[in-house]
Amino acid sequence: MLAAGVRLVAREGLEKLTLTDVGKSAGYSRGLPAHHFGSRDRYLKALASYVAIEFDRTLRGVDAATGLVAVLDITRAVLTQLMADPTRGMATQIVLADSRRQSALSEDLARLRDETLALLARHVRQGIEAGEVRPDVVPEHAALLIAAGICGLIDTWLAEPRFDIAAAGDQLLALIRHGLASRHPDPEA
Amino acid sequence: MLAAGVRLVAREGLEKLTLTDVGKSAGYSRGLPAHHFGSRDRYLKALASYVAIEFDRTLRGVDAATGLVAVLDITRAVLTQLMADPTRGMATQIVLADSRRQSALSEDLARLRDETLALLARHVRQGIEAGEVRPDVVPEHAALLIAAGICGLIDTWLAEPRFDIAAAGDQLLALIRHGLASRHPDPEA
Amino acid sequence: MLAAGVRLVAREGLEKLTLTDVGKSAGYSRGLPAHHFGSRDRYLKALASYVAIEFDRTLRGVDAATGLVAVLDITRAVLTQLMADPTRGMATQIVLADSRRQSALSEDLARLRDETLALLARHVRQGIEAGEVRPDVVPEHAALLIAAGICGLIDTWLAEPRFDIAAAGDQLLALIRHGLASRHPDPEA
Amino acid sequence: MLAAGVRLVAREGLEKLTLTDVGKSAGYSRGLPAHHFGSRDRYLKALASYVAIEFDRTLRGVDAATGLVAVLDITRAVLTQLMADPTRGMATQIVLADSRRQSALSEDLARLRDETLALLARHVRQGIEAGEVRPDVVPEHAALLIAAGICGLIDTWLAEPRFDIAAAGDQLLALIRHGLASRHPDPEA
DNA sequence: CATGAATGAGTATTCATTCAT
DNA sequence: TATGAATGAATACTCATTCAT
Repeated sequence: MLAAGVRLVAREGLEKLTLTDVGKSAGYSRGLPAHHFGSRDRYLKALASYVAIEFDRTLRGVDAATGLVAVLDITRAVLTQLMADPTRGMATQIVLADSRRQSALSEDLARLRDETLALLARHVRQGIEAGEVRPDVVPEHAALLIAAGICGLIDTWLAEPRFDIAAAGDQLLALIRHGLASRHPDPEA
Repeated sequence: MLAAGVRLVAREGLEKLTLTDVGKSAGYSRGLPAHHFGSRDRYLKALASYVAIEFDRTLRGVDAATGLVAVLDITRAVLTQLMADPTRGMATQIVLADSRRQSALSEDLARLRDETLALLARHVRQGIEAGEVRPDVVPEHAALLIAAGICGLIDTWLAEPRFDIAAAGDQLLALIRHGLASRHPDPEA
Repeated sequence: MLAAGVRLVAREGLEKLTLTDVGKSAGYSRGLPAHHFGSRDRYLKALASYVAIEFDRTLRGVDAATGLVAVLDITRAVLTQLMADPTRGMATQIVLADSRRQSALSEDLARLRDETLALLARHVRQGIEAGEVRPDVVPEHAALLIAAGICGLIDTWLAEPRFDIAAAGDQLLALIRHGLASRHPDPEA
Repeated sequence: MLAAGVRLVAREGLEKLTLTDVGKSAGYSRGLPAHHFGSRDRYLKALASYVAIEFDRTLRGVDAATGLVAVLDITRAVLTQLMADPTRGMATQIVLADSRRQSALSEDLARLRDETLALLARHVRQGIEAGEVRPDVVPEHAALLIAAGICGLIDTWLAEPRFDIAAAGDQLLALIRHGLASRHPDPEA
């Protein structure tokens, strides 16, 4: 029922998520989500945990590198994951975008988002220290803009499945690389 | 009552917008919006027109330049406008972000968004032709990512008014400039 | 505005009559009926008076005869009037049918209906005394059934304007004549 | 809740029927009818089916005879049923009277009414062919007037429960018999 | 006189929630 | 565990009514 919830949130938004729909969409009866989780709020908490775990899985295994390479790896991992497992991609989108305004999905997700941004910012800072990244870049702002780019791509893809997210993802990676890199050492070229 | 609607949509999202809130927030009675506009749907149509006009005002007067300079000018104009007139900034955010999934705000806004992206893409293409912009940039994707960056900044600022959107805007401009520019001729340096 | 009210009540029923519709249908603004009559209730009172007067005009000029002849004359007059002046016919229908359950159109109409039934019953009674009408006829019941027949014809005609109410009216007259007459003296044959 | 609906429609008319009243009147909560039937419209559909079935039961078991005897039997059955089971009597009234203008109660009832009138007309026609009924009677009009008479009695009885509907029913039967019968063979004398 | 803006009451509808099976 | 019946709160909508122009 949690995967069904992710699907419905990604498609219709959090506000339109009804327990009835969750039950039906998961192949059960109207009232099961309420019965099983006790209340809508507790269902949303469970959904948030589920989403957080899915999102976390996406970030695991990327952590090897540091600096600009890590930033690009993380971005690539998120986008690759999205194409391989749409549900997990939707989870990413929920963490990065929906968690901003809607506290309904609990503060856990907001915290997760903040941690992710902090992770990206840390790598950017390391890139600056290593001389890969322009020294006038503000790591926190760069992280925010990277996340925003990812969200924009996912949003577009969710609204229009024929959107070529692979090509657009390459553009995002190039934009980050050229946008952040200091002139002389190009980290991936 | 339309300005009140923009405020509420920007703060709580479109789904949570109730006619009751609109009436109260505009200083009127609970039922006036329904009475005046006939139905929620027609109110949303009116709101879309209002938002579209506000957004359009923001873009007017920027059109002088072309190429990468125009892209940067538009971005700067949107962000400047946001700080000067928050309501118009919220309108921008509604056009660029909310219009994606929620058809409730009519297709007018979706079209306006598409037109805006097309305008940005056109300027990027001119930048490529002028040699200012890397030739491997895909104009449509670049436009999308620029819009996503703007949305991300506005979203963050709406959620956290103390966010230094001026500084972050400068970072966005720098990211666009370095990210798109071909190596040798730097258009604004 | 009263004639418009009669039209609307005849077409849609009393419950669906809104002051807005009355105003528009009479070629004025939404709020004029309320402004002019003060309240819906007072408008309905006025409408009832208007209807009563229209109905009364229909019965005037028939009163010459007595007995079965008078019963047939009244019935004929009502039906003839209906075809000549639909609005007045609708008024008749309102008096004879709508006034039963809906006290909203005031007790005036109920009284008018009762008086009309009493008039018919009186003529039936005179017919009995004159030997024209079967002695086992109950005058009040006969009056009721005659009114019911008239209502049925008007109702059908309002729902289906192509209905041949003239022919059906002749059938009603024949049914009354044969149904009430004592065997030997046939009053109109 | 359907029986409650019949009761309320018979008492107050279809327009005044609110789902709130239905719920309360059936001993349930305000919102149950809407919840159970989905919408007012679907409730009315269900009510129409229920009414149609009840009405149909009334007509079943009368069909043995033909001609004038059948016409009188049907009329008597309807009136007897009314006294024995008021709810079913109300259903009859809804079919014969309310179905005329208000399409809300679906076309099913209008069709049922038409079929009933056609049944009566058929028996009248057989009566003409058998020589029991005056040859100048128009069967369809006769059927309409009989139905109108029945409606008139029920309406009066609903508005005034002390009304002696048994005696009035006898008068209706006598009126039909004398009104339709050809002179010489009196079918029930 | 006539119009339109504004209010508030009543109704249908949706949906979370509780409860019995 | 799972289902469906039932309740009650929140919201959109209709409409009579009041008031200012």
